Amino acid sequence: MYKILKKSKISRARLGILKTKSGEIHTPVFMPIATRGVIKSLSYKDIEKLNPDIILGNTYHLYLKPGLDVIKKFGSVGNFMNYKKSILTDSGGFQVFSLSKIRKLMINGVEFQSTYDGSRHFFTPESVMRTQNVLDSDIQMVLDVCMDSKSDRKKLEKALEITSLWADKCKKAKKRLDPKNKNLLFAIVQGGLSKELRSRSLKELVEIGFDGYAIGGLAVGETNEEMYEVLSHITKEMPEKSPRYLMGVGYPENIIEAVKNGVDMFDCVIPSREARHGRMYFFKSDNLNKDFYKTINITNAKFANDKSLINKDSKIEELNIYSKAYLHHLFKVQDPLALRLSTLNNIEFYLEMMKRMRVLIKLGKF
RNA sequence: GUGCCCAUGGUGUAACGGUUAACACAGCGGUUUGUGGUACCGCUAAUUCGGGUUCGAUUCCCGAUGGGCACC
Repeated sequence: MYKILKKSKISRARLGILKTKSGEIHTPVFMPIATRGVIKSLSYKDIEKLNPDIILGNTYHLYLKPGLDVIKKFGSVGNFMNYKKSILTDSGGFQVFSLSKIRKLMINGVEFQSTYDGSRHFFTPESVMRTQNVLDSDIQMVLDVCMDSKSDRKKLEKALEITSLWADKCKKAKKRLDPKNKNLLFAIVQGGLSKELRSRSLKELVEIGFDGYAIGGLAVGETNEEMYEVLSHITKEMPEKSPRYLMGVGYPENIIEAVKNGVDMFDCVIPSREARHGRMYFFKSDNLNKDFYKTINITNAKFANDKSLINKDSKIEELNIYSKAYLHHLFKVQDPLALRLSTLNNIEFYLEMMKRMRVLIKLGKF
């Protein structure tokens, strides 16, 4: 299901194709985030224009809203949002960690309060797999315990132990729910900034055996150097033939560094969230060399009279027709169109960046 | 016309006879890594004018100007 087409000779980058029931995913890939079943502000027509191979949904959010009863009526979250290609769903482990002030971690699951209404819920490895089975996502994630990377050793070890235990339970649950293995299951390596714990986590997960391996618990407050250190270490130990997914990362330079370390898949809120706050990404040159991109804050006063196009090189019609001054105005009057245009721009940038990486790997130049 | 009330950043409101006049919104800039459209952090910016009382007035008094209400 994962085929490596080419391995770089000048870095550890790989070019590959991951097949799911819904299509082919060309790696290295960036997966735009549609946490709640929508890439915020974009319709399926917008998504078709951007044409990502795969997008991300989230078990925690979709389970709470709209809830599984609604999704069941549609057969899958893909049907619900009218998106035909691949969807990866995160398990909700990270959300329980990041969103809930009150949570109780137990050996068999985690109790937390909903970020929407404070109601109490209990996630277990089995329940999370049942939920993802209802969502019918092409790639599903195990329930993990995400710790602050600066937690003490004892906490990290405990988190790691539970993560491995739950990964095993998730695999067994998925086997019952999806006996034909229609959808893929990825495990999540934890261990904070400790190379030893990362290695231990990976080893335990590989022994269980998964369709892919994700690196979790990074880019949660540590420096780039600390993150790269862990990344460079753990990617060397990850199974060669399985896809590798660095969760939640990152800025363009983070992704480039990770691809050079052999990571194949990425997701991040940066392009879409920052778009909504007016920061927009643009290429400065047609390669991926140092300083290949720049950002602007379209809400800055200097754009109020800027008649230049939002992005003359964009394939999205609105972006090569509307001016920066107009988009600036849309932000100032808080029109939803502002969010849509800037989101389109940034996701197009990220997808184009990944495409350039794939081309360069193919040419032996990355 | 007479009486009463009001006047503080761009806007709407606080405060007090005594350090640097507070807050919200707007404005300007920044932050954002398994989502923050609603969030977070900075910055700019005001006591209507002229007199008086007082060691000291945005505050108390008088007048001017502007606005509001009531009555004739």
